[in-house]
Amino acid sequence: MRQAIEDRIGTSHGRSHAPGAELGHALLDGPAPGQRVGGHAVLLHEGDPARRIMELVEGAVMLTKLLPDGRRQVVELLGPGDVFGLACGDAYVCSAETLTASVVVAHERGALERDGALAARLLRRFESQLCTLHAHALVLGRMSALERVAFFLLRLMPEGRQPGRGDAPLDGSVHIAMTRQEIADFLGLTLETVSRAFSELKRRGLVALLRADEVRIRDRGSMERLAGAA
Amino acid sequence: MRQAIEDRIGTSHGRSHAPGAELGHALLDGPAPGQRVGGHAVLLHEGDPARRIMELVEGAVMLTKLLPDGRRQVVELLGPGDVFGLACGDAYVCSAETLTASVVVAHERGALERDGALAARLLRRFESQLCTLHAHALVLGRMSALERVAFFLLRLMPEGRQPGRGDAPLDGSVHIAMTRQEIADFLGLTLETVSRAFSELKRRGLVALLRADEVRIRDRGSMERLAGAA
DNA sequence: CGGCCCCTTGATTATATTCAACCCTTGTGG
DNA sequence: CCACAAGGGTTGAATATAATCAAGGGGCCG
Repeated sequence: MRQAIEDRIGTSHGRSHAPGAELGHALLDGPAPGQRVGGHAVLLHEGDPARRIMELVEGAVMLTKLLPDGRRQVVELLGPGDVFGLACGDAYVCSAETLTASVVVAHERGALERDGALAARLLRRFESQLCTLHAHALVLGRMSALERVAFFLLRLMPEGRQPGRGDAPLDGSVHIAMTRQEIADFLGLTLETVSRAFSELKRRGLVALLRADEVRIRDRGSMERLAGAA
Repeated sequence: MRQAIEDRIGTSHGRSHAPGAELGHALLDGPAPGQRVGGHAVLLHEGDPARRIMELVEGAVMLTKLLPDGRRQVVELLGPGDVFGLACGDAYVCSAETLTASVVVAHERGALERDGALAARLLRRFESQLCTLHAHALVLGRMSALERVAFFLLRLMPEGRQPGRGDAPLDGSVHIAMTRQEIADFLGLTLETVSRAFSELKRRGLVALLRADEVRIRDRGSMERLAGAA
């Protein structure tokens, strides 16, 4: 299963790396300021020795953790500016996988001591990511399935969303770059429950499902009430 | 409800603050390097303007978030060295309440720019707290009630626990400074379910319940298997 | 056109919640 | 010193919610 994902790395964006090489190694070798990678590429493996810390410049990445029996949790969804590749001790605590084509920069961990500007930037970003995780703990611990999915959709399309951006196709719809299974792993549900929640939100007229991966929020107020906007 | 908690502040440790004053104000005024506070004292309120950032020197603190309808989630349990009082924008994202008598230092947020050593310390600590939150997301999203409680108990009594410390009464037992409701709010369960899980762990011989708030782990291996030790 | 992957929906079952009663400990006041 | 009240904890029975098991329906690519 681990191999199956890695197989996709070299091919998913058209350029081939050394066969069998992990993307982590490719990044390790390149001194490039920003490494471009395709979608569905595994960047890090939970448990691997943690030599570097990563900044996402562009794109979307998910961080995942596994239980020994295979249950998976997507612990964080990252966007531009977010940081990953954290370690407690000397191993990565999460796997990292791109959702869409992305640009990533990697820093040697030692650079944190020397580069004050980098450290300051990471500090600010860590604070922001901690806040997001706090909110997510509330979602996972205390919200119903419908509430979780509403929360997820609002998160994809923040309030002050300017129309006409590249990822927003004209109207107010969003492309969801995750499968139902990935959404379920993010929200602590099963894929069937996520699917039912989408249908229920549609039935209630809160969202429109243009396609399975194209959603439009019809009634933001009700969605926010569901998601418990504080 | 908010008042009910604050009522306890002035009295819980014998010394009285100014009547009606919040502990946050007491901390604000004192230039003391370490402010001593009693147990069950509210240090911060979610939503209040975030002027300072706090370090826990000694004791135990829990961070909580509320939904509009009153559902509560304990998002983090803090020990010595941990940092709290985070903000996204200009408001605290969590309330903070002591579980036991504690010592806290508060820093003006501006100090982060000036004090490089402080920033470096917080950066390291943020990384550690992010890792803990990642692990907790896995617990909240993917573990059964029994597994969650096992995880909680292991967390209270880490592996390399040296005997004879102040908080370990001779044998390998731990005092739990939280009610069943607080544990439930931490694990995303109800207090009844937590109680049943304790009973089940006892029935299986994995733990001994000396008292409701005094637990001893009898079979660490089985507990770790339950909690999915990676 | 066919196969594959993902998504949706239905029926059944498992798990945790809710509602309710009772118990134990602790602290207080007669 | 005992009785009692209050707060937390435990346990049982009924219920709700999401998981599981199972079948069928697109859309997309070869």
